[in-house]
Amino acid sequence: MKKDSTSASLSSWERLPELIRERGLRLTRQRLFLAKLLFEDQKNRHITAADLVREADKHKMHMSLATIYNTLHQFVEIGLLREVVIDSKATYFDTNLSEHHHFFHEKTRELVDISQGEVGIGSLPVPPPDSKISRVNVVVHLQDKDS
Amino acid sequence: MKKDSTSASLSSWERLPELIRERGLRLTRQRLFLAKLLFEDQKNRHITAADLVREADKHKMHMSLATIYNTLHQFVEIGLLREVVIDSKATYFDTNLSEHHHFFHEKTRELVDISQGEVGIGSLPVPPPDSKISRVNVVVHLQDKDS
DNA sequence: ACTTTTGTTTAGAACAATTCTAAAAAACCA
DNA sequence: TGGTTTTTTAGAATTGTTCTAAACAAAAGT
Repeated sequence: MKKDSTSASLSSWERLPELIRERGLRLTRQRLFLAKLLFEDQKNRHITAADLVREADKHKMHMSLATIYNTLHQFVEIGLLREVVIDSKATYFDTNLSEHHHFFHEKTRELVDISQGEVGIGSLPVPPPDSKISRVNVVVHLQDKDS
Repeated sequence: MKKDSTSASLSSWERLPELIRERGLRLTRQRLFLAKLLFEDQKNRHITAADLVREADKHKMHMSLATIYNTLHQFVEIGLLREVVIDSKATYFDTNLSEHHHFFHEKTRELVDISQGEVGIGSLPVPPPDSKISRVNVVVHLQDKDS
């Protein structure tokens, strides 16, 4: 029995159309197609905008970068994706919605989930007055053992 | 008695010249000047390349962006600075060398040290085979309480 | 169905942070 | 000082992302 214990991505991908509509967005060919690419296989994906353009092209469904960015950001807003910023060269979009952190392979520039519980923020710091914590970003950078 | 308990930045800034030389770098006007700006007041600073150009200009010592970037990266390499990446819009250079994490005020885009011990990575995750952890980046994003 | 309205997509331009280039200047060394 | 090597520099190039305004498509009205 193969189960994915760390996944928390969109359990009911069939009702994505409603979800999109509920948030006041139109159900367009592009948004549906992207949603399919991102969520269909239920696996946790860490993907960049450029990756997606390539992947869409491969499926003979070209989309402009602008659309990809717009859609990704909208998906983040309606809670379908999480944005993970690594450095000035790459923003990744993560289909895993559960609270978790990441390994970043500096060599391959690959992003990998750290399984739940493997890293624990011991305790959150007290935010300064008038501020509240909006998110906590933990990225563990990895390099080859021999370097 | 005002003491800065969290600071771990270069205790002996007088011997910076040696330090630079030891690493095979020439002791240039620019490198010395930047070091002065960064370390003279012994406070923890979080500064961007653009900030530094402005600050240098203010002191009537114009330096090209290229030089600023080169120098900052060299200082990181020889262990005088730490690089803190927040998002695709900004890389900060931090004079605080002790292990610590950061608050990031999303509104003001200001970076603030989280005092030691306030946030503890409970346990570091086990890196995949053939990889080793090169650094751990923890950024706590803050927004205004009423938003 | 047809038309209107409004939201969406698009190519390409614009932008901002960073890096590159190659020529001039400064540091080092004999 | 003269010669060698490193550094600095202005500006061009690059890269990821956002903007623009025109064409297009979805929803709503008739």
